[in-house]
Amino acid sequence: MSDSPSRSVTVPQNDPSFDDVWDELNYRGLVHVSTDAGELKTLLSGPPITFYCGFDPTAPSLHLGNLVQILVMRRLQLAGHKPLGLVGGSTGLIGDPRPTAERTLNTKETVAEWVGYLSGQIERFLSFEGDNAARMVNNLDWTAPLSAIDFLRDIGKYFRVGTMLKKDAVSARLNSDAGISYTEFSYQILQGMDFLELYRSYGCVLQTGGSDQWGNLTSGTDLVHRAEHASVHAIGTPLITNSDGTKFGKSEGNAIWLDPALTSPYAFYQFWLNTDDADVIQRLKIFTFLPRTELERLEREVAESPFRREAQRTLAFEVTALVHGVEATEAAIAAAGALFGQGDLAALDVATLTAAVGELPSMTAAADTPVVEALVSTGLVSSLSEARRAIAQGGVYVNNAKVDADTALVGDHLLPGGIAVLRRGKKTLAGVTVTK
RNA sequence: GGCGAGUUACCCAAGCGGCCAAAGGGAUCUGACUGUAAAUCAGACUGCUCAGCAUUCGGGGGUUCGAAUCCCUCACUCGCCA
Repeated sequence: MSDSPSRSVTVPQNDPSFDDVWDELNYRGLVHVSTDAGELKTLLSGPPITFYCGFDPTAPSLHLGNLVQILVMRRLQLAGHKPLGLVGGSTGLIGDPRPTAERTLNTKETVAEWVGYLSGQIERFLSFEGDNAARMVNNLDWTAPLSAIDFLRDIGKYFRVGTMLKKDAVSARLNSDAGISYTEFSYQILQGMDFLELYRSYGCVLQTGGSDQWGNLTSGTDLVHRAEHASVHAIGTPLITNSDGTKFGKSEGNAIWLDPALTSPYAFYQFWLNTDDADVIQRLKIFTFLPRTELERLEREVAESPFRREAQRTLAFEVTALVHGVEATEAAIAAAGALFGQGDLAALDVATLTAAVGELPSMTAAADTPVVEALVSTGLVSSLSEARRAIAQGGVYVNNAKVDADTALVGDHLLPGGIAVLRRGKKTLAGVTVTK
């Protein structure tokens, strides 16, 4: 059971020890490519500018990759600049070219629904008050009214096919078996149009985004340059990778979502807590607002006392609290303390236990349900065979007691409240509530 | 258009009539050790009514007691020559 004292998340603020936000972004490793660095530094250390970052609705929720972008926006806003949060109501209908294969188009209704979800998520991280209040925009608002003829005459004229073909996203697909549809080929024009539109309507002069979007970012700066003879900028953040070469932001193959209904605060917290020593400082720089002095202190901690995992605990707390709030984070920590390990689950009171299990994937089942079936139903394993195998290998526990026969039933040993806590391996948990 | 090579489990890759549910490596999962880390070592890794059975080796058809392995055909990929 956790008795960790209530603490507060670090208030989002930029570190005043940096000359300006540009230096801080660089210190945090958030600038991978950009337009002219000197000009950007001048621009960002001067009077407030308006900038934007776009998010395409390709799923019902944003994920950790998007969180990087949101936090860059927040840092820029904290430096006094005005954010435009763009959701791709139209670009989401087209889909930017992935290197492997053509995207499956989602229906207009689905995309519109997702636009709503994403907007809500982005809004939570920005301030909509004060002189540099953020504003949400949807590119469907200016593309929907545009006729195909106007599009080709007014926008298409500025684009050279040769340039478009040279973009990595396009050439990769042209060189692949998949080829590319005219639809996806046109994507960069749509995104370029956004920048032009926002430049004209709001004086927006900077777009931020992932470096994998660099081709699309420059397509916007080029268009504004041609159409308005104005110089505007772009910053591409690095692709975040794990030091062991695996993809960042996945847990057992599943994306980590910001929506608590898709990734529970418990799972979210656990994801960060399990960060490799080699990666944890980089993650703290990118995903938290801890000042440089604190980051340097934690770096020494990792080097000198890695077993204390202070950097991981700090990272997990900070990011979970930022996304899900301090209360949910405390609950996730308490749940981990209650469920994780050595403690006697039977000693917990029903309220704590119920709350802890609530953080886990869970199900209700009859008392005579075989444990192997419950393992499958809760998603801890993907087949009965795998469940039996896991038991044979000694990797399955019910209420922290090892299951030694695949004939075991969930009702064999219940905790107060008719609860059984299933565990696979060291840290994959699920709850089962037995129906009376 | 002609000739040749190839398509094997999540990925790479052996196999070339029975001993093949299919070598090896990677990824992944479990166990040990640990710090809910990494590295290392061990085991597992198609499914099921699990000491047995069913279904897999690009698709379809055939030969055979028996095929991933032989034949026909279709599709796709890759070389070389037009």
